[in-house]
Amino acid sequence: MNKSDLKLIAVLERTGGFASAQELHQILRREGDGIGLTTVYRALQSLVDDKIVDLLRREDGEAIYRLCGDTHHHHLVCKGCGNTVEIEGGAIEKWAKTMAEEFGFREVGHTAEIFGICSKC
Amino acid sequence: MNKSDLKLIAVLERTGGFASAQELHQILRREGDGIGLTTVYRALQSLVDDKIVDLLRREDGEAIYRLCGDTHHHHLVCKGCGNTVEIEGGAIEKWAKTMAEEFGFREVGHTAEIFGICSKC
DNA sequence: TCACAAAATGGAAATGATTATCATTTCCAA
DNA sequence: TTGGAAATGATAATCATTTCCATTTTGTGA
Repeated sequence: MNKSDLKLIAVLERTGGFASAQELHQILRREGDGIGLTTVYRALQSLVDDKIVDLLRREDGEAIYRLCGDTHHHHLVCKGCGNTVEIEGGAIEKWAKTMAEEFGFREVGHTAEIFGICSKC
Repeated sequence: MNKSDLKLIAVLERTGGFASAQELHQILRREGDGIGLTTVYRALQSLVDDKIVDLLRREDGEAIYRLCGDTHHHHLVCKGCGNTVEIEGGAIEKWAKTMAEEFGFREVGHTAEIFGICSKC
């Protein structure tokens, strides 16, 4: 956890939602921070490894990042406005575990996201 | 629906699972078809528009395509050898539907994949 | 069969995100 | 203060995807 990591966390806290590496870099630059794009990518990578931020993908494949809470959760993402709701995923955990056992897999992780159009859009 | 579209559908039928545009192009080339990469991308795009194939994303953001078949299923992927098992996802369908309803989302789709190490690796 | 316009094609260049390289700077403990 | 490890950032490289544009194929009416 170094200075850059903390800067990124601060911006993510401030902005609240998801942001791409490029956007985060621009925000910091705009605020007068001379941080380099490389460092932004590196910091985000290490934050993802440490499970401090979530990484998911926009529809065009661009990576977007967001602070994650302490609990493991999934996302319900609006394709219209990008608004996101964190949801409970107990059923998924159980499903992933069951399936993995059935086929003899170990060190299992999973991804699960729901996409749709929210009531406002 | 033109000749290229049909070629792509044929390959996707044959291979069964997911494949990226680059992979599909290579497969066709290997089989002696001189199809261009541009045409592969174009055909896939139009098949997605016509809802004949699904587009989703690998973990690194690369687009992968599959025929939207009769049954919707999920994958258990080995991080070691890439071997993939198609699995039943009834629990997930229910979960996605329930969550979407709860938060007033419509036109809902979802992704769910399990990653792990298979017994051989 | 022929001519011709529209559609399809594919190579090459452009684009845009992400990663690798590497020289320089900052940090920190001894 | 100093030596070395970690952090930094500019630049170049990589890789999927798109755009451009010239050429080829196809379908259709004469």
